[in-house]
Amino acid sequence: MVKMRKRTSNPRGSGQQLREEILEAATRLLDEAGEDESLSLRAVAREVGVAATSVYLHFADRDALLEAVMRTSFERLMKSVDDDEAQAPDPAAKLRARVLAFARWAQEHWGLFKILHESSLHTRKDLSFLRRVGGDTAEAVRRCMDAKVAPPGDAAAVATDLRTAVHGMVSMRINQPYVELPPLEEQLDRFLEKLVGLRARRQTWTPRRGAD
Amino acid sequence: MVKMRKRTSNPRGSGQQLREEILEAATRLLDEAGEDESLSLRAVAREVGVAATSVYLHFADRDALLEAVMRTSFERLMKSVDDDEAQAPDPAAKLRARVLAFARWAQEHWGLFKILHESSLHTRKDLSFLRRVGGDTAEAVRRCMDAKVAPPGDAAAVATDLRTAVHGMVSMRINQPYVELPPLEEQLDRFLEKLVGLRARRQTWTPRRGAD
DNA sequence: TGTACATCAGTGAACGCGCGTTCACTGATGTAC
DNA sequence: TGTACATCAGTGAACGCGCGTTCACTGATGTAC
Repeated sequence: MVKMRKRTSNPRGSGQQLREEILEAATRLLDEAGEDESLSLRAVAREVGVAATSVYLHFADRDALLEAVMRTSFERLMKSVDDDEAQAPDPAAKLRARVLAFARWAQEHWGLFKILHESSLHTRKDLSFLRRVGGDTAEAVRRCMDAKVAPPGDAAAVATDLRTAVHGMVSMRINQPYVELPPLEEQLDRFLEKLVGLRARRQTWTPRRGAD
Repeated sequence: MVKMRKRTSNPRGSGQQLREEILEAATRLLDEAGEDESLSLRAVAREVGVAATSVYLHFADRDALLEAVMRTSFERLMKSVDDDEAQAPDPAAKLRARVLAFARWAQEHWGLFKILHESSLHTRKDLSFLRRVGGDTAEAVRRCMDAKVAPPGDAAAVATDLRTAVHGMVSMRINQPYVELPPLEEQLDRFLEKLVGLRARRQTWTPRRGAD
């Protein structure tokens, strides 16, 4: 689908607008492709309706654009997770909200999830900003233990197991759709119960979503 | 690293030898790259030391070569898993051996694992042969339940949770090396204990490996 | 034993494609005098 | 108010590259007569 919109130059002083458009287009294309290698600068320019060379007005090269997409996408993911956690009333619900928000974001933005968490980019680029996930989860688990809604233990280790299982939960749903899996929340609650020790609740609290 | 080996034609009747060489070279390159898109027919031919066009003597096109690699790689993975299981003495050890063999194969052949289990190929090609994993794991869990070494329950559901966690375990080790994780066997035993209900054993039985 | 022919295993040149990147450029709008 | 110049936002042609695939071919070895 090649867009042929006629574009006129942005007014003076609004050069940054094109930067945003390029970033959004690149994000969209990457989310649809799910593979960083398939990002073509020319395709991005085509999508925006601009000459390929115009990308260089705002990004040093293809790699810089890729990195910008990853950084902003990760920030959005973290914001979504933090927001949902903030809405939850108690430590157990907060932990659940965190994980659920992560899983849902990943399912909605499967391509970006794959690029953030499954691409080979970490060999080429510094993706250490991704580490934030670990610490936040461990803290959420610790608070459950402090509040006695989870049995005491090594919060970091428990959080690692939970993260691992959740990563699997998301990755399998994205990458192996031919495998039959139980509903996401059902499986998540089982993991929270068995791996963290949260007691199962039939009447689980679920964060509000924008669309509902 | 371009190989410049001089090749002479295979003797009459041994045309299939080149097929094997191409398949092995493609497998090697894919295992090193971890992305199906990066497989270039010309690179394979270069690796083998043959003209690019010679690939067409044995494979209809790039896709056929890719599919052949996936099929044979999956067969090898299954064989490795089955062999380790066969060596294990009892149902609990068999289940553990299956999962461990899978995880080890994936770590050794991380590129092939990614292509088999994380590539977007399933949208383009029929990869239904991959489904075998699910049934086999469920059966191994069921045998544990029958032998009373695991609490009774829905073997298929338990197996699904285990697979999910194991997939995460492997995927995170491959894709997120910057995340600190416990030793593979330690985490696996925790999953077997908490998700399947196998009682933890300090003195766990471990299958012999060729290299040991 | 000789020879014409068929078959096998593989080659080399060429095609059109999309790509990242460089370069000199254009056309509109603001600013100094 | 007029005009020269600077700045901004963006363009179009061109480069060399590796790719998948097609095509007509070559050279060695076997086989029928």
